[in-house]
Amino acid sequence: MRTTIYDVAKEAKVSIATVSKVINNKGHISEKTKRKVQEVIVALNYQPNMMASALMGKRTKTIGLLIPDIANPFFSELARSIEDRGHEFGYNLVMCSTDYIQEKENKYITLLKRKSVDGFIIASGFENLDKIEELVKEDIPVAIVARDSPMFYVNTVALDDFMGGYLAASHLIELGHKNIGVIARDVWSNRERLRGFKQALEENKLEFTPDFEFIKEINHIEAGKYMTRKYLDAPHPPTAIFACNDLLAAGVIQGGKEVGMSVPEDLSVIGFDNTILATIIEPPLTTISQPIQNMGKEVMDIMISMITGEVKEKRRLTLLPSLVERKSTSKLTV
Amino acid sequence: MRTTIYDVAKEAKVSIATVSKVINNKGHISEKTKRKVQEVIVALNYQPNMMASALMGKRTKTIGLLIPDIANPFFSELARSIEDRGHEFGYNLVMCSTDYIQEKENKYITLLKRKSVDGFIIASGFENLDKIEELVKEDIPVAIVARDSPMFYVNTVALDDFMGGYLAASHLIELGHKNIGVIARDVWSNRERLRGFKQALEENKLEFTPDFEFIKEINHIEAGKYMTRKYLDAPHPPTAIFACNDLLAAGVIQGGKEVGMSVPEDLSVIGFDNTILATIIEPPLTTISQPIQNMGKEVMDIMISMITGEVKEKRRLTLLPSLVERKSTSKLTV
DNA sequence: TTGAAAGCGGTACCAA
DNA sequence: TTGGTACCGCTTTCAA
Repeated sequence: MRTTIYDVAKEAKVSIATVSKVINNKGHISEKTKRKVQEVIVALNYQPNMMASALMGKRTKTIGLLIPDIANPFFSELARSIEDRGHEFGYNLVMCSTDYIQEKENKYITLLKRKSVDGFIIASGFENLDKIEELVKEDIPVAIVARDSPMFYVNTVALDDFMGGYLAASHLIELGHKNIGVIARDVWSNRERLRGFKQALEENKLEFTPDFEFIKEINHIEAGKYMTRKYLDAPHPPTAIFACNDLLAAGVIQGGKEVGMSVPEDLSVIGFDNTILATIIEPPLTTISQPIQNMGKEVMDIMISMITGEVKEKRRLTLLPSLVERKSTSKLTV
Repeated sequence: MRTTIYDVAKEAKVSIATVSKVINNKGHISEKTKRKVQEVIVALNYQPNMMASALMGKRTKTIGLLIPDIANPFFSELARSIEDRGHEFGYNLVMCSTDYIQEKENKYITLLKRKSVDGFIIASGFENLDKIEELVKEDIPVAIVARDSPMFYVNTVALDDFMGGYLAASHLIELGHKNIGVIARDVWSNRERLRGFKQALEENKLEFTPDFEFIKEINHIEAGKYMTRKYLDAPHPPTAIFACNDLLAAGVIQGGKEVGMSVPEDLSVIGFDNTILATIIEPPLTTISQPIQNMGKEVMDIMISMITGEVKEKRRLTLLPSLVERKSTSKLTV
């Protein structure tokens, strides 16, 4: 059996109340007993059971992290930065990949509530705001990251996706492209990116002509390939493609290669996220960079301050994307 | 306040003991009361508190996953497959990135023990076997994945790393390479790969000549670049490089490009893992494939059977690697 | 078939 | 400064 507070109390010849006070540094305990108890704790290698204290209303120091897919580099990098910041303050993360499936999202939330997590960090891809609102109402700390939630009463660390899309389009337009394809999954942030994208077109008196539709596939690389082929087969194929994440962009480049087009000579490609993939892809990917490290840190900080009750008002922090020019885009040559 | 078992009992006009029995489907309860209780549970949306039942010795349905770095695609893909299998059986994963740092490993283990996780799945990179042995002695389920542990009494799902290294070398030798560099971090699995590698050389009467040393950097891409430059600057530069993971291989290819060498014409490169990176890198990476999905599934299955007590004897499952030929290696032309 | 009550391992209030 | 004890929400034994 594991050592309990009773063992410590008995060994130190004090009451469990005293031991508890020593552990939590509460109340007034004489230096002498304090030292004695601490010695026994070390000697017995006593580790307080967190389940028990959680039952009494203390924090579990565990946070639920809901993301679409930990195998997607953007999310694994984000998860890592969140984890690191949490670790500094003694928090652990329960990781849940939802695959954009509502049923999974709900299941995980219910389950983690039963496990008394201290709060939820929810990454983009979550379309199911009802469930989140429910958490807020129940006064369970929730923070959203990498997805904006305007008109919604939740702490949020987001990227200015609109600006991201605008940046991407502007870059391409500047290079002379007029017919630009877009590939994206139908989630909130991408709708924003698309809005920004169209805004830039409009400002340049360009029209959004491609035969666009949101992808549904889970496998982004394949989806990128597929859409690329579709675009390239069309009567007026685009000369550039804006892929709403780096994985998709990788698919575009591969798809282009398969039909003998080289990037960027025949087709310019711009991605989104600036994950490790962007540096590995050939040609190195021009992409819109999200400040992943920062987003992770900020959202964890918000989470912690919600848990400790330091901050009561809700807030929305919007970080700005930036263009990272590499080699996958070039001037349109006709 | 959350609904508790007392609320349900009161509402259903029965005792909490009865409610508990209904929930857990234990004891003998009349159909009538059972139905009544179930109705109330639904009506009140009652969710049993797992902390409380964990205190009484029930499982927490939570497993600690210790990996070097979730941002490394190999580990994030592995984590994902473990998570998926766990999810099928209602388990959650607490994710801990250790960065190969012992201090972190120990800290996480202690912390997760306090949180009463049902078991630990530990991925390669863990050199600290003492701590694991401790867990085994305390009868806490532990399983090791992606790292062998011969002579060690732990359930393991491993890859035959020796064979992996052998396969890599054999492939290169077959292509005519005689002077082959190796890049690896000093962890158990890599030592095995190196052993297999040397074995193949020996069988072909070749000597291991390069000025090899283990890398220490955390950033694998940079490490790959650095070692590549070092190899290429040597008096007798190798004509091929075996990188012990795909990330490293990406660095090798980049490093080669930087000094104007093209892959595979001037330098053949073979990786290890076969992560998503291998398909994205240009040229597509020839690599030794680990059956990641399978490893994840198998290790979770072992974990679950340990938890449920179905399997008492320890076992070691070794999966076999295979060569995936893509475009980063070619015949030596001199 | 049902329920009273004794824990599980802590926390916190109140008395001593 | 210390300790007794009620309680957190659930499981389980034993009697009724």
